[in-house]
Amino acid sequence: MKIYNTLARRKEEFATRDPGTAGIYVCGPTVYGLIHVGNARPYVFFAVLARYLRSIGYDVKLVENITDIDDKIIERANHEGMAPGRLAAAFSRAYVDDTLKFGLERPDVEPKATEHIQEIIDHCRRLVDTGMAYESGGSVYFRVDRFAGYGKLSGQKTGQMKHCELVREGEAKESPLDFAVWKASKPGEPSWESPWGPGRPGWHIECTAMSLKYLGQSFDIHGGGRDLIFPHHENEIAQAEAVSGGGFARGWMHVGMITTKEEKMSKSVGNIFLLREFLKQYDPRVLILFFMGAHYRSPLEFSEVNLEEAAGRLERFKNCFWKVDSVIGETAAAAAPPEGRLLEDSIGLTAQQFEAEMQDDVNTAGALAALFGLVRSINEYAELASAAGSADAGLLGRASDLLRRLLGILGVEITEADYAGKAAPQELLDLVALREQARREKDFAAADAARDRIAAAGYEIRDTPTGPKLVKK
RNA sequence: GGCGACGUGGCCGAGUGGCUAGGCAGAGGUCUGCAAAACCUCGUACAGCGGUUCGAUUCCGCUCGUCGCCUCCA
Repeated sequence: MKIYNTLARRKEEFATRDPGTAGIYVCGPTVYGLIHVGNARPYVFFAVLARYLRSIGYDVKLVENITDIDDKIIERANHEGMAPGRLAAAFSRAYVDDTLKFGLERPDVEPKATEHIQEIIDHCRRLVDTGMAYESGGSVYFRVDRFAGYGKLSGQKTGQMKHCELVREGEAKESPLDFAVWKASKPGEPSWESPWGPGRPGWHIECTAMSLKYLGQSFDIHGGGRDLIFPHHENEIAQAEAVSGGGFARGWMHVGMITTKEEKMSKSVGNIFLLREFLKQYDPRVLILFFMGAHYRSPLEFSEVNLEEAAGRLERFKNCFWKVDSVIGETAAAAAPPEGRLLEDSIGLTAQQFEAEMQDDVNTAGALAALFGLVRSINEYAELASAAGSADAGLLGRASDLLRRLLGILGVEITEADYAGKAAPQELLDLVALREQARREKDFAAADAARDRIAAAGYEIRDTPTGPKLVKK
């Protein structure tokens, strides 16, 4: 399998540290607010990657942190007049709620920064002990110029950075580029005792400490949004490798930005769409299919038409499953089913193409195309079966099972509840009967009125050779 | 100023040194009382200018344009 490694700036053959197992660390949220749809893209993507790797036999450990202590949390808490700890706890819960409602499973480990203060302090101490960091005014700063590899991820050269505003009030740093790994806390701020006095974790050191704790040195993939490359991930590399002498994450994967009006969706721009707001208006799978339609590294425009298109994809899949059930239900086993060679071939080709696309830097857009190929083949066969009055249920079952399984890897689950009208309330079934009666009497106005009432109740009528069927919309 | 990415048919969006992406929308047809769903047919697009090549959308250079990052953004 090939995966694009930001560090190497090219696709590389994916080889894990320990054969058969993959350790993945994804930068999770800093819980100072509700997450928006842009934040959700990496979580969705890495869940897909984890599922795919599992499907080909890897034992995957996916770690996604929750950063529950940070300047912005304190800032927001002060603004709201509540304790930072309470605010962080509330937004942590909101994050978990939102992502669960969205259909994301929990990662294997979901560590919180405040529960790893000891590991963080130990890490800072090692940095100080080796001279890679120094204490100043109760804070601990990383000496950027002592770390030769600084800039290797982002390609930034320290001499050419804009660093006019890098020194904040109250900071006493040896160099403007140095960054805090431990911050002295002001009175009233959350703090933990440390060798340098009361303070709290600094520059995303929790990611460094926790990834090493749960995945060990030289773990396989560290990921997150593109915007984290610099300085976040660059600094993580510095913090980690300054202690170990090398070997932090082997591969770095970065997910492209979600944009609106071609501008990055971000809180500071103010063009965000909260995940929970999205879920009030759309099926979660619409967002997943929207994400899956583009390569994970590409920017993706969040717009009404693009979402409608994603919704159309979901419909096409649902209709296909409906068709399979419907055709199996309506045909008799007695007659000879149509030749199934093409569908048989399509099953093999789809599985093959899906694999090839996923193996090529997780090309979900290509994988989706493969699935639509299978949809077409299934529909074609269903047409023939319907005309012949007989279907090879085993063949259709195998085809739809494959479709279901591969969609599942992408994070889209479609069940009978999505389309089946069998469980429709009796009054709707009565309306269907009423419409049939009206149609027989050529009273089409009455028939259409019945159909409209059924539509208003969230069902659609589809007339088939064996009579009308209700489909849940 | 520095680093990086990108410009594909009406729209979205893969991909490739010569061979079908796919979806949505649209046109025509089949089916239907009309629809819906589905099927069939239909679009020769790769920002511009040079170069390499038998041949470039694909490789190289330049130009134009867009976007991200450059200290606390996913």
